[in-house]
Formats: sequence, structure tokens, C-alpha cells
Amino acid sequence: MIRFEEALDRLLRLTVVLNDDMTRSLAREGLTVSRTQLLWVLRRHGEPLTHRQLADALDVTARTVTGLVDGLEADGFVVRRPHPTDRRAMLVAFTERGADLMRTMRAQQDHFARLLFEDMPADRFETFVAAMDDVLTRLESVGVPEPETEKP
Amino acid sequence: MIRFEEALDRLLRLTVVLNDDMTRSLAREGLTVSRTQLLWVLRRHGEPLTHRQLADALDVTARTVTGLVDGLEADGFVVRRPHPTDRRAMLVAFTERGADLMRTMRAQQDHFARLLFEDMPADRFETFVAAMDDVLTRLESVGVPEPETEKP
DNA sequence: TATTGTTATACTCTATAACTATA
DNA sequence: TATAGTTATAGAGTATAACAATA
Repeated sequence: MIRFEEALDRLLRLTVVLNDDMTRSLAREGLTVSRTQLLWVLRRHGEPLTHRQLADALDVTARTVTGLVDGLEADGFVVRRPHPTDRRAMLVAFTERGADLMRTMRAQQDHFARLLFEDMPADRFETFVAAMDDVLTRLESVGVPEPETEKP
Repeated sequence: MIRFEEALDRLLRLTVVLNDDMTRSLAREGLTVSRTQLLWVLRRHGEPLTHRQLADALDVTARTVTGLVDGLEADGFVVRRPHPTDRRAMLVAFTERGADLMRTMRAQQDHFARLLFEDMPADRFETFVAAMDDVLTRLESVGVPEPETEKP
């Protein structure tokens, strides 16, 4: 009988490995995790978005969004433009390069997912996914808040 | 049939949720994730350790270790003392408070693990753990380096 | 000459607070 | 008065590089 602490240990180890790998992969494209999360929000919610909408979706302050957009704009992934009706607000949208990057990342993620799971027996795979859902549900019911799903 | 990308999505979501929760929990004790990882290394490898050993285990530079130990020492979790034979080196060891913290954290983790898994059917739990091992193995065989297991 | 740890410097991410422009 | 976004400031974590002391 495998004990619960060992399962948690594996889960945390998986967390660390995946996070480190993501950080390294993104660094090769000149990106950070935080900046990439902003790009994902932009894709998920549909562009353009204001700084305020980005700050709410990312659960960070307006100041942080300013910094992230500064970096992404300097690297040519997004552009700022004035809001057509609210002259206080800024809209953020993809550049061509940013849109290309999103397509590339999507393809890479699909490839990575196949790499991880395609050799797993089908019944094990199904149970694994169901168990992850169990854990996510359990976490929520225990009061661990789930973020707004700003993932690939 | 659940598709691979959805499985990866769940895995990454789990990663984010667990990481955010850990960050919040540690913040309540006045700790950060990085400083806590140093404490885990100290427990795992056995104290005392030199800065160099800590840097290698954490895969960060010596400069970073200096900063982390500065913070942990200021908060009273560890102490620095001279190496008995190598007068260039510093040894880092737990204080009483640091050792207490480690014991408390271990208990909290056991409790958290039970909370997550104790209601899961036994066969699903076993399959889940086996599948995580599969994924970890797969990651390694694909060239994603696993860190030195500096986990709780 | 090589290693240990520090100081110096810089960049990213994050926060709070003060401020400007606009609603 | 309230909101959107900026600047100012600060702290954590990270890196590289220069340096001192010691091996």
C-alpha cells in the first residue's frame, strides 16, 4: 500500500519538474513565465484587453501589468493602443510576431502532451485524468482557490 | 476519449494551484518558497551544510545562497558558523526555531496529503501514483532533467 | 592556481502609495 | 468621487563579475 505522503511527494516533484522545464523552454524564446501567462490570457479572453482586464485575470496589480506589457512590447509580441471611447484606458493586442508565437506554442504543447501520454495504457490514462479532477475538486472543496485557468 | 492536451492542461492547472497554495501557506509563516527549499535541503542532506553544498543542491549560484541564508538567519531559522577545518567556508545549521518549524511542516504535509487522497478509491489512488511515476520517467527519458528531489 | 563566499550591479516580478488624466 | 494607468519606491530571487581570504 502506497502511502499518501509519497503520493503528495510525487505530485510536488512533478510540479517542480514541469515548472522548471517550462521556465527553460520559454527562456529560449526570450520569454518569462509571467509574460507568457499574460499572452495566454490575451488569447483565451480574446484581444484586445485593457490593462485592468489583464490585471484582474492574472490576479496581479495594475503596476505589475505595466511592467509585463512594457517587456512584451519591447520584444515586439504585443502593442498598446488607446481605447477608442475611454481615454484613460490602454488596449493590448498581439503583433504579427505575437500571434505567430501563440500558434507555435500551441503546436509545441500538443507535441509535448503526446510525448508524455501516448505510450500510457488507455485505462491508466483515463484513470489518471479522472484522479487529477478528483484532486482539483478536493482542493477547491478544502478551500484552496483555483485560479482562472490561464493555462495553455 | 479524453485527449492528451486536456490531460496536460489539468496537470498544469494542478501545478499552478499547488504552487499558489504553497506560496500562500509559507507566507503566513514568514517564509518564501526559495527559502523553504533551502531548509528542506538542510533536512534532507543533514546539517550542517556549506554554502557551496547548498548552492549545488538547489542549483543556484553562491550569490543566491548568500541572500537566502541572510534572510533565514535574520528570521532566526538557521545560523552560520565557521567551518572547523576550511577557514574559507561557512556552515549553515538549524536553530531550535528552525528545527521546530521543520517538524511542524512535516505534520502539516501529512495532514494535507490525507486531506487530498484519503477519500479516493484505493484502486484509483494506486493507478494515479503509478501514472505519475510513468510521467516522471517519461520526462526524464525525454531529456527533462529532474531536480535533486528537494521536496518536503 | 583553484575554491569559498562576499560585495557590486542588474533584471524580473511583485506590492503599496502617490499622482495624472479622465470618467 | 471613482477609475485607469503611470511613476516612485521597496523587497525577493536570480544572474554575472570582481574581489578577498584561504586552500
